[in-house]
Formats: sequence, C-alpha cells, structure tokens
Amino acid sequence: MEYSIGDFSKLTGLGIHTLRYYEHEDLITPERNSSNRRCYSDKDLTWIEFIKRLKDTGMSIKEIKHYAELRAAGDPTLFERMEMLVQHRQALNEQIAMLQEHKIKLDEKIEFYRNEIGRVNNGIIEN
Amino acid sequence: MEYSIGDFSKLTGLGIHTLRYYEHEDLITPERNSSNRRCYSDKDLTWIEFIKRLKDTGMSIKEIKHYAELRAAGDPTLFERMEMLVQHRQALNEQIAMLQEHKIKLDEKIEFYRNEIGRVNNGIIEN
DNA sequence: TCTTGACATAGAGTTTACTCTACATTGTAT
DNA sequence: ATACAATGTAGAGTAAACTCTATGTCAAGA
Repeated sequence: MEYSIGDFSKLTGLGIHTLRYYEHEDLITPERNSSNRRCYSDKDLTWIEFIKRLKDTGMSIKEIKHYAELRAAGDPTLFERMEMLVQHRQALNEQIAMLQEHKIKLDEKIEFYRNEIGRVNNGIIEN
Repeated sequence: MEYSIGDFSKLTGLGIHTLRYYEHEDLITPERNSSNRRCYSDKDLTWIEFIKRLKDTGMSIKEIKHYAELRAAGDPTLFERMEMLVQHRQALNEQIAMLQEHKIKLDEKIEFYRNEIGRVNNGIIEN
C-alpha cells in the first residue's frame, strides 16, 4: 500500500507538518510520484512507528537522526545500531526504575494528604 | 539551617540561574536577609525536592506553579492539591506502563539485531 | 473551464525550560 | 583599604521540537 502525506498523517497520528519536518531532518525519506507528491509505504509505516517508540522513550531527534543514518547505510552498521539500542535500553531501564521510586513517594504524599484532610475536617466538625 | 543561593544550588543540583528562574515563576519564595540576599531554609529544601520529583515525572512548570499557588493558600486547598496529585499519579502509572511496553518491544528489536548480525557474520565466514 | 482542496517549498513563529549577559552591589580575605 | 568573589536585577539568548504562514502547483469534480 502507498499513502499520501494526508493519509499517512492520519495513520500515524503525526501532523503533516511534523512529517515534513521529520523528512527535513532525514528521519524518513518517502518515495515521490510523478508530480513530486510524497508516497509513504508500509515500510515507512513500520519505520515511523519505531521512531515514535524511540521518541516516547526519550531519545532525541538528533539521536534518532543518527540511528536513521546508520540504518540507511545498511548491513555494515548493524552492530553499531544494536549497540545504540542496547545503550538506549539501559537508559530506559533506569528511567523506569526512577519513575517507580517517584511513584512510591507520590503514593506516600497522597496518603499524607488524606490524613491531613481528615485532621482538618475533624477540626471543623469539633468546632 | 539557612543557605545562600550558591549553597542551595550545590545542595539541590539546580543551577543558580534555575533557582532564580523558579523564584521568578513563583515556585519558591525564599526569605531575604538584611542585604536582600536569598536565605533558603530546610523547608525550602524539602519543597524543592518535591518540585524536582514532580518535574522528573513529567509535570510542567506551569502545573507545578499552580500547585505552588494552592500550597501558598494553605489548608483550604488541601483537597484540591490532593486531587492534583491523584491525577498526576494516574498519569505516572500510565507513563510507566507505556515505557514497560516499549521496553518489551525494544528487547525484541535487540534480539532481532543479534540474529541479523549472526546471519551476516555467517555469510562472511562462508564466503 | 473554473474552482476547490490537497500537496509542494522556504522560512518564520511558538512554546518550554532554562541559561547567559551586563551591570550594580555587597561580604570577605589580605 | 582594596581587590575579588558571590549575589542582586532585568532582560536577552538558546535549544529542542514542533507548528504555522505565504506562496505556488496540480489533479479532479461541478
């Protein structure tokens, strides 16, 4: 299947402007038809979903761009790409661990609020 | 204990400029001494650590500012503040869940790379 | 044929969260 | 007393990641 930029935008949830911006940054390079319109493929779809994943896990556009360059260079860069992902996984693990700690503290804080509110309410009732 | 902005900066890991910026945004309002220098207290320290936690879990400065305003208004806003935190916890839980899914996909991708690299290497050896 | 809507490019503008600069003032060590 | 480091304010500058505007092209329906 091939998609116009409008269709691809709906498909991916990324704005048209964002897609063009990503292309400008060499993250993705869709084919063009005879009238110079962008033709996104299913391969592009898979690729952009992966880009979204990297972004959502905190990788910067600059880093993704680097990854995309390696990808464009083909097999010789397989190892380097894997290394990038392994490093990114490490960062992701740390991020998850940090958030889980924060979550515990937040739970505690909410519990504290629950008690405070109870205390204040009792005060009101007693007066 | 009281701290100068320099000491407080080292204590919190936030830059002096950032601390002043946070004050400008009304996130924190340290006392001033007779010569108009900022005097941060241990209460400020606890507060800024909480701010850092909110930030690290994805709350924007604008939202934190709102929370800070409620906090400054005292007991009458206890419930509203708790509600904010409960909502933020919800967002945090979703964020963690999303990252865990991404982690699984990333693991799979890395496994895929491991196989690809093995395949390519075998090709080289066989030639 | 004419108009409309999607698409094209180049470049400007926006938002967030800092980060830095310029310049004045003050506290401290020599 | 003097130099120097830390602090003060106001406002400009930066980086990232979009997001929008102006202007132009082109294919398809009324």
